[in-house]
Amino acid sequence: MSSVTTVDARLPREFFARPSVEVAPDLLGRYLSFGGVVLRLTEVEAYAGELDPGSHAYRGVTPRTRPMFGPAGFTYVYFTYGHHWCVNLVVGQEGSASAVLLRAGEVVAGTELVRQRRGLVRERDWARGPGRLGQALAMTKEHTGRDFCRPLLGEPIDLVVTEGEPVEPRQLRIGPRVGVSGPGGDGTAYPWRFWVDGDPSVSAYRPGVVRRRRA
DNA sequence: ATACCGATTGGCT
DNA sequence: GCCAATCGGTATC
Repeated sequence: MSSVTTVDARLPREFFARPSVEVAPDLLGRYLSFGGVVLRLTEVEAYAGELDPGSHAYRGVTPRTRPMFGPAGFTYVYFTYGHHWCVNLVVGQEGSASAVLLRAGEVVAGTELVRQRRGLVRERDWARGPGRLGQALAMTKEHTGRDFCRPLLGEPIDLVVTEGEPVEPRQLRIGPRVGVSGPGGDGTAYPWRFWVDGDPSVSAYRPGVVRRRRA
């Protein structure tokens, strides 16, 4: 269990303007705050743009994926399986279409809100998995393309990422991405899932389906 | 206009 | 471990 530090500075846009495989592990242990809920990030995955067969950006820009092609510091929230909203942080240089999928976190504040949203499930399952994390934060399509690095001026800012307590190298674990299909879909070609070793909020691994690219 | 499919989850065997 | 749910996005005709 972690405690929220007294002064926890926001991470600047330059932090996110690096390749996704570099930013992703550096996000573990950081705090994501949104709408009164604070998560300590424990599991993330890197997606590397148009050359990454597992990425939504693989087939180029579409109305849905447009935020991925923009500059770092904006959200990319997508709907999947008719049920779930999954949250990404767009990173890298503008046009690189790279992003980090937030797969799991520990709820460190806003527990009443999350309890309402997640019902009777065990506390460790509140944000254990990308769909559950989206539900814990109550983020949907209206929250895609949101700037989480803009200056603190005027309108209230309710989405920020702060320094938190980055994990020690020995706590960092690396492995294949979960549920990624397409060429190289077994994940072995892209070991871009990063998590905090032994953290109970980390989701269970499920292999992706190897599938040939459609013509 | 229509068909296919998913960066998942929860329930059941 | 297996599988249905459920619907917007995308590709295809």
